[in-house]
Amino acid sequence: MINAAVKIFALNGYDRAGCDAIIKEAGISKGLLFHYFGSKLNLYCFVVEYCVRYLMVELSGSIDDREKNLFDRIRLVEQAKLGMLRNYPYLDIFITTMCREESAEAGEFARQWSEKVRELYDSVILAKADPGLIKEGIGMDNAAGIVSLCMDGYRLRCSEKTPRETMEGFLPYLAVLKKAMT
Amino acid sequence: MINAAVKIFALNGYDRAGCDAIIKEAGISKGLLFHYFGSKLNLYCFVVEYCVRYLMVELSGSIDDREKNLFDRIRLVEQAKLGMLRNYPYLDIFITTMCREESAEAGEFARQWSEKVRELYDSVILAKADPGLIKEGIGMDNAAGIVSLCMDGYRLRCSEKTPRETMEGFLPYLAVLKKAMT
Amino acid sequence: MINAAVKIFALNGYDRAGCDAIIKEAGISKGLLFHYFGSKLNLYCFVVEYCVRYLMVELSGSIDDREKNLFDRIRLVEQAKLGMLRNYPYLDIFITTMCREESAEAGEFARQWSEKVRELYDSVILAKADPGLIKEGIGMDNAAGIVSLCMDGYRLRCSEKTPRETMEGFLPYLAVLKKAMT
Amino acid sequence: MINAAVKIFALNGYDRAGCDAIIKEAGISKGLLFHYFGSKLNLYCFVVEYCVRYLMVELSGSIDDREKNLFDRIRLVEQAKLGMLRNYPYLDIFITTMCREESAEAGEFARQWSEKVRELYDSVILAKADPGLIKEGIGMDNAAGIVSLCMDGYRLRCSEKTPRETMEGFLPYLAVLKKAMT
DNA sequence: GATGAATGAGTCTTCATTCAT
DNA sequence: AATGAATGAAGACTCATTCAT
Repeated sequence: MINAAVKIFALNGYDRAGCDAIIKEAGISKGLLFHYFGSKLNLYCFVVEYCVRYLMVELSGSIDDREKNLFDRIRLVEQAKLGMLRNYPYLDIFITTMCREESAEAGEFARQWSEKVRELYDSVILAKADPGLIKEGIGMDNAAGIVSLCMDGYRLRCSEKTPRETMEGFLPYLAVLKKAMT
Repeated sequence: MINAAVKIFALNGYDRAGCDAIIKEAGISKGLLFHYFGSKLNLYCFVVEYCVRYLMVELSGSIDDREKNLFDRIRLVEQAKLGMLRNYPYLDIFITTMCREESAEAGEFARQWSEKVRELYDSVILAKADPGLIKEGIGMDNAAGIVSLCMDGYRLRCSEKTPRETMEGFLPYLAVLKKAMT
Repeated sequence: MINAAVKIFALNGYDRAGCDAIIKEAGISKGLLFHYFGSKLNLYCFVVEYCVRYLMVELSGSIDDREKNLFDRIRLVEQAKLGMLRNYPYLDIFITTMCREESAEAGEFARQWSEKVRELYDSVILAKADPGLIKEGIGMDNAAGIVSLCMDGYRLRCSEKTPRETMEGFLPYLAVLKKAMT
Repeated sequence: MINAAVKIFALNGYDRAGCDAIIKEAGISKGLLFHYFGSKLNLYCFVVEYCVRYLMVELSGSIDDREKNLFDRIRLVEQAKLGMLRNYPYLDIFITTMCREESAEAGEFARQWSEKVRELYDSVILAKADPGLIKEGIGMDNAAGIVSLCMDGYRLRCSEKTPRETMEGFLPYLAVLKKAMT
């Protein structure tokens, strides 16, 4: 049921995702969905929270603290996320879609949790990276910010690719950024 | 009428934009909209073409060819786009929204014209920039690609800001990228 | 303008015939149509009257009174109607369509003039036919009624044929009826 | 719900029949109609199939095979159809209307099933009638064809009469045809 | 006379949500 | 807990008709 919602929301966004599609994917009845969640928005909020918390659990502690270079830490995080695909094939796509959510109804809620995702990345990536490795005059915040912007921008162009393809397509850019800023 | 459509489509995307909102914004009747454009999709396609062509006319020739630095050319283009805001306050937002359009109905058309927008930027920015100014081992294509990704990513976070604010917020990042890659 | 209306009404019936189709066929503007006729219904009524009167003029006096056999007089009338096709290719179809008109708006008017068409046929066919040629126990009214029913029924199945084809397809039935009743 | 659709379609034909009229007649909500049938066309197709199959069941086996005279078999069939009126008052009218259906959307489907209705009549009436009872030089096909045409033509003039009135009004013509051809 | 821009009530259709069973 | 029939507001679109020019 949750997996079905994750998949449908991930592929369509809140507005375009139909409750009918979700129950069909889950193989349950319409009544049951609303029995548990009350409304489409409630379901969405639950799924958002569920996925973000799962991402937190997965990423926290799974990145080797000995890697101090910002760009390499980013790479490790991306690789760690690939590991989640086995259990939740649409979780990463869902989170990406959620961070772009512009629906009038669900947008505000999505934005709050997108912020938590960002904070998560900050704590996992930036907090353990060594600013001294970044070139003078740039600053780690700027460096990290630029990588983050690039990744968001890159994902926009990859809505039809798999997470793995997306990640592998981005690595060259990451390498260039590393070269330019380290 | 066109301005109204540009605004509503810019703020909502194709699917979420209601014909009712457009006619209310334009102060016309429902019948008139369909008298001229036949369908919502037709209207959208017309507006897409109209806006992209306008952008082409405005940008072509307005950028000083003597500026050879990639990053400064990008800044000039962004500043030139601010000039369009007086006549068409939502044109730039519309084009950004269009380039992300994922609607089943209008997505394909939007993608074709997004490609033209990209080609326009290439011809205005890259073609006149001097690759020799870019640091060794990076390459102008990579540099331009990264700036483009950053801008796309940055705009995602600025859906509620004005174009001017968005542009001014991005300038620091552009300066950092310039420092890192020039 | 009238020809255009005759054609469009003939091929579609009142409800399905669009004013747009008529003005397009006539090559005139929408305003002009309503300037002259005030409403679609008015136009239809005018055309009905015009066509029925034309049919009256064409048929009255054109049928050789010396032919006394009911079935042969019917044949002569059908052949005479083919003559109108040169000037008004859709007049006969229009009259057929009109006699079946079931529109809520125009049906009542159409029925009144359909009655006149029926009276016209009676006066042209029955009044000059010799009842003595009809077999005993049948009666000319019944014979004529049956032929008329057959023709109406036959036309129903010929909505896609030309008037000439329709007429020629019906002749065998007419011959059988003649043999059975004469 | 089906009865309501049969009635509205029967009295108006596909194009003129409004979904609103059907739901009002059935006393249900608009949503329910589309929950079950998806579209107006789907509903129409379902009703067509339903009615034609019902007619098949009712007529097959209900006509006494010992009656060999073509015209009397036709009479028996018409009387058998009157029996359906108690359960489905508009079924016969619906089938008649369907056989004349000219709508662009539904016409093709209606035509296919009209053909089945025709085949049904052939199998129930013609197949069991004795050609030897028809006068020489006429042939049973012609005789049956003429009766069929007459009935179609007669129904055209009876759009406002009840099926019973229509049937009773036609019996005199049937008697005349029998006298002329037997 | 002639135009065509403008209207708005009406049509089919979708979809989140409710509720009796 | 589970179902799916039922709802109605909202969406895109049509079309006869009007009116300023």
